[in-house]
Amino acid sequence: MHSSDERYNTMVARLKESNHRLTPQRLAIVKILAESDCHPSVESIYAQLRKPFPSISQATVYRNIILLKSLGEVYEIGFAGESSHYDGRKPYPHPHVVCLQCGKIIDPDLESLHDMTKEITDESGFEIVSYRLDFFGVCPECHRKG
Amino acid sequence: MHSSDERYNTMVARLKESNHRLTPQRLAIVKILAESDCHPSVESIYAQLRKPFPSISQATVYRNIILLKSLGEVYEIGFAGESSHYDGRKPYPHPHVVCLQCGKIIDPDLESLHDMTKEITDESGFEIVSYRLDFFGVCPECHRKG
DNA sequence: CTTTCTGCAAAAATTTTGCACGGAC
DNA sequence: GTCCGTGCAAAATTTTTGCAGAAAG
Repeated sequence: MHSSDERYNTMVARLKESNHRLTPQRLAIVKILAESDCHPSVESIYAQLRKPFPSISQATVYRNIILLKSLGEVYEIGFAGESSHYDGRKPYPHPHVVCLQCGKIIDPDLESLHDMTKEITDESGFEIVSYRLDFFGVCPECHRKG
Repeated sequence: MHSSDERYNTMVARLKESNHRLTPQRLAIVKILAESDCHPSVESIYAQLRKPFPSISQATVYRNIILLKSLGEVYEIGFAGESSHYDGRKPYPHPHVVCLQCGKIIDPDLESLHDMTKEITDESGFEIVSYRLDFFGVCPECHRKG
């Protein structure tokens, strides 16, 4: 079973157990969020759904994103100057590496993250509960091309 | 001389050398950005300016933020679900530690950041040009109270 | 004086809300 | 059959733009 299937099933189960109905539109939104590794925006989810659901409205997408976010099943990522993106595959804080040319986003493993959190706690005295870490650059493929 | 004065002077100099006029409204916006250590939003800058400039418009604030950003003198920080905040004191990427209760933001020194960038480069093959790193938690003062 | 900047208001763009109908259960 | 969810349209936000007059240089 692919991890996207697992995520889809988990999200559907969470909707069921919280007594939310499994409408075709809702399931389609869940599917996109479970499968997409590019952290789609509301706009892009809406665009993808217009073919299978010609009469779907953006409001439905917004409402379902808000619902899934409140269930802890999607994670919102706001970038400066553009609408938020949403991660349905890893709905919790994690680092990203974003290619500025092709928009590709990868999720790296970072050994040093734990040490860094400790360093912050020691230096600032804060009790850290969450974080946001994104690197921006040029991926090997784009770098080769130009 | 305080660092906020230095920042103010630097920004004013940059405006001059790029042949932009030093209007009272513009200088007031620069002053707020140079002095504020809480990374204000357009909304909050506008609110602060309504007393000294009762007829100022939000458009003026937006336009000046865009201008200063294009000159590299302010740094935009977008948070999920709210308008962008702007940092005029360190107009380049740097880590933040944000208190979720009182909203305080501090700028920590992070030894391990350089190592982490190297780890990312090694693992992903990306050429990293920028980053975003924020920690969220509870500051010592709020922790004591609550 | 010239040209840029501002304030106002309208326009875009984005997100939320109210309501009646349709469909999940 | 009961409600929840959807679509539509209007409303509320947020940000941008056009234009005429004010003011910096």
